Amino acid sequence: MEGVDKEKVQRIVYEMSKGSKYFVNEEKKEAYMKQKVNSMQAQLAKFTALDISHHQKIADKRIVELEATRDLSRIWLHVDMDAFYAAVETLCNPSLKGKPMAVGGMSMISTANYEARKFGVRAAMPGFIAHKLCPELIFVPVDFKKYTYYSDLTRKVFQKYDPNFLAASLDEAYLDITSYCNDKGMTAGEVAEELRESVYKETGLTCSAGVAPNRLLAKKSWLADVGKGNRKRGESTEDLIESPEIMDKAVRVCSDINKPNGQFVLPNERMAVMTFISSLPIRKIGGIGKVTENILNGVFGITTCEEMLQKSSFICALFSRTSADFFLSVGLGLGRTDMPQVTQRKSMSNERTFSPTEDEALIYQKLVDISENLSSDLKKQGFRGRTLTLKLKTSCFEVRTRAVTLPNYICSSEDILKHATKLLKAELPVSLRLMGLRMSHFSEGREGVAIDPKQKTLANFIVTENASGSGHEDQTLTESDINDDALAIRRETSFCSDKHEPCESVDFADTYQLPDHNQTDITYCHNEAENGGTFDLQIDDFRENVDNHDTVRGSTHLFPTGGGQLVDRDSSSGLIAESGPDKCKSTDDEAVFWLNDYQCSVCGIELPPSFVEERREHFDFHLAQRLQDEESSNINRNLKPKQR
DNA sequence: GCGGATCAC
DNA sequence: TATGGTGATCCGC
Repeated sequence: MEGVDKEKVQRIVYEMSKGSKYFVNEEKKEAYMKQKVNSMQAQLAKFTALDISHHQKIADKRIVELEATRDLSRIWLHVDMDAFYAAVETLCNPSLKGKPMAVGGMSMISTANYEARKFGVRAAMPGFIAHKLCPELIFVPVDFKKYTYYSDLTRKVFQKYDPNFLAASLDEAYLDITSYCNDKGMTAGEVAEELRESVYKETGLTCSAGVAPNRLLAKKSWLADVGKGNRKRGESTEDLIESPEIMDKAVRVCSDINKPNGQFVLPNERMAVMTFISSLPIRKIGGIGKVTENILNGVFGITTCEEMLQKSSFICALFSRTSADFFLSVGLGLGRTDMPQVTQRKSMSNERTFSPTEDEALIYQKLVDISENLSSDLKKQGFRGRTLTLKLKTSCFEVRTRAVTLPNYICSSEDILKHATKLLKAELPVSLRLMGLRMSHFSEGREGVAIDPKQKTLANFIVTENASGSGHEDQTLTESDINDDALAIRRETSFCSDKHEPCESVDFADTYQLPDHNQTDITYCHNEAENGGTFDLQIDDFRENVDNHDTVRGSTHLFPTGGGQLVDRDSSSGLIAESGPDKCKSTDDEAVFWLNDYQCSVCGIELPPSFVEERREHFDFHLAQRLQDEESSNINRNLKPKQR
């Protein structure tokens, strides 16, 4: 931000932190990171010119394949409310207007208004440091009820532009405005203007919007700042200042940048995308955090997305296939353009920080509280799980987790406490500052969720004569039917096509889609060991960006399509159309389901008869998918936009 | 399946 | 005095 004395801020933060246990731990983490960089540098130094040219060929091929998946047909809009919590608080208490204010407390603040940011106050900064930076800073406690209320108001607006919009958090959303633009004959920029105006009218809050051909770019398209240094943890993305350099380039190809309360439109043209991405710092990309940035910069000297392509041979040489694909796609400005599947929650947790203690009675009491809290949350949502994870943070900020997977599903506080106590006892004596419990590995059904007897289950679906589901038309849906969790179907199954053992996890919900009757989508995982050891980075949301796998079967060559899906060229579309999802209507049909006893008639995936479990799961998957499709089409027919 | 690490908000 | 809570994912083992 303009007017921030960065050096002074840095000095104060350092003075306040120096010597603290937190700071010592941070230094430890940094040392670990440097070690990682050194180790990779050493690995890189071993490569011969021949190795590099080999990997360059692989990289070039991969870039061509990724480029072929580029889809410029959709218009995505990303909305982000400006300093949301702080703005809501000011709306509710206008006397705060114009004064530096932060939402949070002395130990941690959630967000700060723009007046406070001028002093260097940031989200995720401890309050006492913020107070030092800005003695007149007003602290307002967090109040999620308020933020949820205003968030709902904004979402009502978003709904008008894309009924299926994607809420990323209370203050962020993705909208596919392709249809809206076409129907209204408006440009994306005009739609963004109208939407922001409408949000302001409904809430009194301002927001910023980015428009681009994919979600990755839509989110980043108003974050363009070049050469402004790295974003620190907690520094809001809203703080970023646009540099004249990118402004010039971007404005030439796009429209204006203005933040806060601004918008930025990246046209659906490859040139515009490439120009935009060319000088975009890698840290701005979702999924590239502090560590990844340090590695890419420290090992390869990469600072901008464009350099990902320039260093593609090194990237392919040192990283796993998954990581390399992600980095290359970032360099190409590729991102997801489809609407992701609704996902079921996978875990639920409760954790609390307290003043450090080694008093075992006290620690045990905290565990009792946390068990009760977690149990209560689980019961509210009707979840039962069988993996319980205890999280501890020692007084020195070292984090440990200890997990147990039980033979049965539990949710009562007594059961949770019983197992959590066992996990904790093994760690005593210990001095702690945080404890938490996480439940995962949920059972399929949910307790406490009313089951509509008319709603089809897998079992009654199988015995239903007409699999297309006539008689669903009159079905009225209850609240529980439209619950996201109830609708979600997500399976994690591993296949390895050349070995009879699981390798990489393939998430069907994201990588797998039912064919649209004229193409077959196939995903395989590929166990590649290019040059002995590869380094793997953990790329969150990787599938947001790339959705591509290779086959290892010589007979079935796969070609990427524009939608990021893979198409089996050899598949007969007629065959698929003939033996589509309708095949999955009874267990008898499971035999017919496998063409030549090894190929799935719906999607074409190949699974030999020996893969009994996998085949069963695969069959179930299509069945479930089919059910889900039916349910959602019913919902779309019967629900008002609000319910949806 | 477990534990450590990374990331986003 | 004092550096969060929740959820997800990935990797090596």
